[in-house]
Amino acid sequence: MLDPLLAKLEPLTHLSDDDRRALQALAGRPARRYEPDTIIVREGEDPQMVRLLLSGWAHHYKELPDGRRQMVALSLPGDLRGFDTDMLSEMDHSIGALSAVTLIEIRLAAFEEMMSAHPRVMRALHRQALVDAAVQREWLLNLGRRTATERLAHLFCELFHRLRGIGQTEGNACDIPLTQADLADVVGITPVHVSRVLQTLRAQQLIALRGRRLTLPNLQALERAALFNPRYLRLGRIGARAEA
Amino acid sequence: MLDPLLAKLEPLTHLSDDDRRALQALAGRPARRYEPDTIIVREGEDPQMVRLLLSGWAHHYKELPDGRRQMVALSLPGDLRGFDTDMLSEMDHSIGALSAVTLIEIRLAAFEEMMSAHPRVMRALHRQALVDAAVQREWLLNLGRRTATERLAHLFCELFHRLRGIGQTEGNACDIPLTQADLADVVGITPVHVSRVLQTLRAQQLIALRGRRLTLPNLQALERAALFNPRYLRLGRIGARAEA
DNA sequence: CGCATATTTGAATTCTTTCAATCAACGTGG
DNA sequence: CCACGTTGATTGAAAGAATTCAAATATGCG
Repeated sequence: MLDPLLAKLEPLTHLSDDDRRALQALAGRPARRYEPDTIIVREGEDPQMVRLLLSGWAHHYKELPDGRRQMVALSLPGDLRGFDTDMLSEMDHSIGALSAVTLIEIRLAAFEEMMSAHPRVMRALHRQALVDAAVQREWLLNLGRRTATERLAHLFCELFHRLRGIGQTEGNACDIPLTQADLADVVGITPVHVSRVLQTLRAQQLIALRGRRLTLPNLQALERAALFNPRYLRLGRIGARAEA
Repeated sequence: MLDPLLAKLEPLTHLSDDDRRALQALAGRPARRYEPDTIIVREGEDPQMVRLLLSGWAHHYKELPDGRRQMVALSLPGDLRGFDTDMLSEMDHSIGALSAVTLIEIRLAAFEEMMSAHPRVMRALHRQALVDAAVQREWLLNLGRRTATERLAHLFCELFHRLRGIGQTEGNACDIPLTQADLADVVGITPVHVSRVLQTLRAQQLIALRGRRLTLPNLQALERAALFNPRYLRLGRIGARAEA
């Protein structure tokens, strides 16, 4: 059930069997379910919890008083959120379930105790948090300087790579539980414009998207169109210098 | 010399004299100088260092192969960067000096040692890192969903609050070493458009900006125009619940 | 099959960029 | 002390990108 998490962490650090068992113990806790389009944590609330996403997708978003909404992160299975949070923070954004979600909630204190017994796991998680931060910076570049077409292309590249990293792709295809309105909220454009852009991407044979299934017949070409460079995701084998 | 850092941390945690002394020791190290428009760390390099900005402004930016550039963060005096980095990461963005910069570089290992001897300081810094992350999310909202005018207004609000938090404002004015081209790279628009937007802001009496001096005759009104809510900066007194 | 949700389309408008030129400010050297 | 050169800021006109509003299609689910 926590395969995705293991799949993500393995390339970042070598884990011992004991480390693995610690993660198992984590995943063994009772999971919580959220239905699609349901709120998990609301802005202003006190999170108090570390959340490990077991299945489904969650979106982290901020809203303006007039209803404009912007996603600031997407959580995929295996993503761990809030472990770098601290007690007295109130959420500055909301988290919602995009699809049916199951996740495990752990009190921050308990989590930290657990981690201090497993420094290797802690390091791996920490490193993963750095990747999350890098993703945010890439999104800033995406929103600030890429065209609408590039933004969507870039998003698809990122999601495909991330999904592949947790074994959730089949060949050059994957499932993406996002409506066009959701996509619009990720890349900062209008749903109508998303529709138009998708059509040009389809016309260029860069994507096939119907229902919630995304196929990338030519990933290389898509990456070129998106000015996408996967380095920031650090999905490769453990950092070169780490082995030296 | 590290007044700004103390000013930032004090509201986040109570520091003992001993903690303060540890920070002094930090600031006592030989500082490094960078001239304006000079590169501090380049994308792809191995940072290896924690950097504490003593004076001047630095910008963190990413670039696309065709030259488009987007700032992903601004470092002000008192900002500490890279302490949540880890050894084997290579920078996914560059850092440059906007004005004359002095900063202290500390090897990550030495820094961590230092911090583990001063948990209170560590907590405060950690909390500051959370604020930095919150700022990034707010920037995502800014780029994704605010208009050009709102973006610039919002940026001015944020900078003013941050500067006030480190004692670098005089009344309703402050110094901002950013050209219009720099502003453009922060808010993801064109320099030409920055010029136009600034004029409308001036016409509305929301800002006065000449040379590098910014005056906000009516902060409230500016905040309204920017849909700005300072909560994410956590500049208030220590979190309410913390005292309970 | 039929409703509710999601996507597509068109036309007009608004916002932002582009390109090119002008203007202003500032520091330097003569 | 002023001319000059450089950088930064402004302006205008035209093109381009994205939004808005409204209506028409699709699609999926019960």
